[in-house]
Amino acid sequence: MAKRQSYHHGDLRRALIDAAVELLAESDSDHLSLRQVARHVGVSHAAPYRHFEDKEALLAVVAEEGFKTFTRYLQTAVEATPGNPVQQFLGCGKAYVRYALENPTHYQLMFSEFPFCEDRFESLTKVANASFDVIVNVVAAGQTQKLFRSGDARTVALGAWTQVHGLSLLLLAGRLGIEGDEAIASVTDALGRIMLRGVAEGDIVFDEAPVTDT
Amino acid sequence: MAKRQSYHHGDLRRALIDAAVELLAESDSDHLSLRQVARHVGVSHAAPYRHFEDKEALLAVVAEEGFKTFTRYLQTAVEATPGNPVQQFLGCGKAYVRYALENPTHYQLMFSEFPFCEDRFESLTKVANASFDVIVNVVAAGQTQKLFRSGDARTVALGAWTQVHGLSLLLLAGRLGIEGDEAIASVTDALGRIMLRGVAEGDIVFDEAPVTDT
DNA sequence: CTAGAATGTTGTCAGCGACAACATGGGTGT
DNA sequence: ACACCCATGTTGTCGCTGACAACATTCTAG
Repeated sequence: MAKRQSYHHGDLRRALIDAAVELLAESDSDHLSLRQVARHVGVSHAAPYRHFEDKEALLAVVAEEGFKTFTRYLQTAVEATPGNPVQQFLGCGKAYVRYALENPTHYQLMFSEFPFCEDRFESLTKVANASFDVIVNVVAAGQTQKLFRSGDARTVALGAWTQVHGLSLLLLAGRLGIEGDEAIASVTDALGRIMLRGVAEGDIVFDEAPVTDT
Repeated sequence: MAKRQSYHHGDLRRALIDAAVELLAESDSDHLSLRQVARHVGVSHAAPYRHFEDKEALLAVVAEEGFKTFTRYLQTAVEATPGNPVQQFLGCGKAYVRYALENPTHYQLMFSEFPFCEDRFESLTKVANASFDVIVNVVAAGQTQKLFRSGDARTVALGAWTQVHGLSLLLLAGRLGIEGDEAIASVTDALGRIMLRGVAEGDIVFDEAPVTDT
C-alpha cells in the first residue's frame, strides 16, 4: 500500500484484487470487507465501486484467480507421471487436497455459493470447469487404456471430485480431528485407493512406488 | 410471534431457536441476523443476548438440532433394510443427499467452520459425531458379513462420508449443472455404486431391486 | 413483603455494503 | 495549445448488523 503520489492510482483494479487475495489468505474466510481491502490499498472506502459492481464481483475475480492456480496444481500432478492414468488419478487427488489445505480461505471462496447458474460470472464458471476437465481427461485416458471402467467419463470423474472436495472441506472445517501432514497424507492415500478401486477395471495392483507427493 | 401479554416471555430461548430455524429455511444461508430473529419473535434486538452468548452460540444450537434430524434420516435408511449392509450403505447415501437438498441452508450451517476444535460447543461435536457413527456402524456390519473389505471401519466410512458430503455441497452450490430430482437421483446412484465397489469385498452383484428411495 | 436475580428494553458504538454528490486530473478533439 | 469531458477517486450518508452498557420490569427466595 505504497502511498501513491498522484490522485489517480494507475491500476487500482489490479491492486484491489491483489489486496483481496492477500487479506483473504490472512483473514478467516468470508468476513473480508471491501472497506478493508480499500484501506489496505490506501484508497477511500468507495473507490472499489469504480472497478467492481459490488463485493461479490470482486470476490468472483479472486475466485477466478484461485481456479487458475488450482488448475496448475492439478495439471502439474498429471504431468508428473505421463502415460500413467492410475498414478495421475492418485496424484490429482493429492494435489487437490494440497491446494485446499495450502489455500484454505481461497478454496472455500471458490466453492462457495456464487450465483453460478445466472449469466453473471460466466468467466468464473468457465475457469472452474477447466479445473474439472483435468480430472475428466485423466479418467478418459484411463478408460482408453482399459485401466478404468468404461462409462461416462464425467460421471466417473465426478465420483473422484466429490470425494476430494468433501475431504478437503471436512479437513478445513476441522471436523475430522486429523492434524499433521502425515496423518492427512495417510487418510488421503487411503481414500484415494478406495476411490481408485471403485473406478478401476478389474483388480488394481499398486505395483508402483507409493504415490509421490508432488 | 404471537404478541405476548407479559413482560417476560416464558421460553424465549426455545422461541429464538425455532425462529432461527424457520428463518434459516427461508433466507439464503448465512446472512441470518440475530436482530431479524428477535424481530420475528417480537422481542427487542438485545433480548437474545440474555440466552446466547453471541450469534454463533445460537447458530450452534440450531446446527445441533439439524444433526439430530440428520441422524434420524440416516437411521431410518438403515432400518429400512435390516441385515443388508449393502443396501443400508446405498440407502444412507441417498438419505444423506436427500437431507442436504431438503435442508440446504441448515446443512451448510451444520458443516460450516465452527470452532469445533475448541472446547466451545462440545455438545454440537458430540451430536455431529453420532451422525457419522451411523455410517461407521453400517460399514462395520458389512465387514462382519465379509461384504466389505476389512480395514479400519472409520476410514472406510470416511470414504463414503467425504463423497456424499462433497456431492451434497456441489449440488447445493449449483456447480454440477444438475437439476431435477431424477437427474440427481441418477447421479447419486452412479456415485453410490462407484463407492460401493471401492469398499466392497470382491465383486458386488447388484441383485437387489434398485435402491428404494426411502 | 422485600431484596436481588432473571429477563427484557432502550440507547449507543463501530463496522459494513451500497449509493449519491462532489472533486480531480488525464486524454482527446480541434 | 487548450478546453472540455469523463474516468477515476473522495466525502458523506443511509440502513443494516453484532455487541455492549445502562435501565426497567418481573419472578422468586428468604
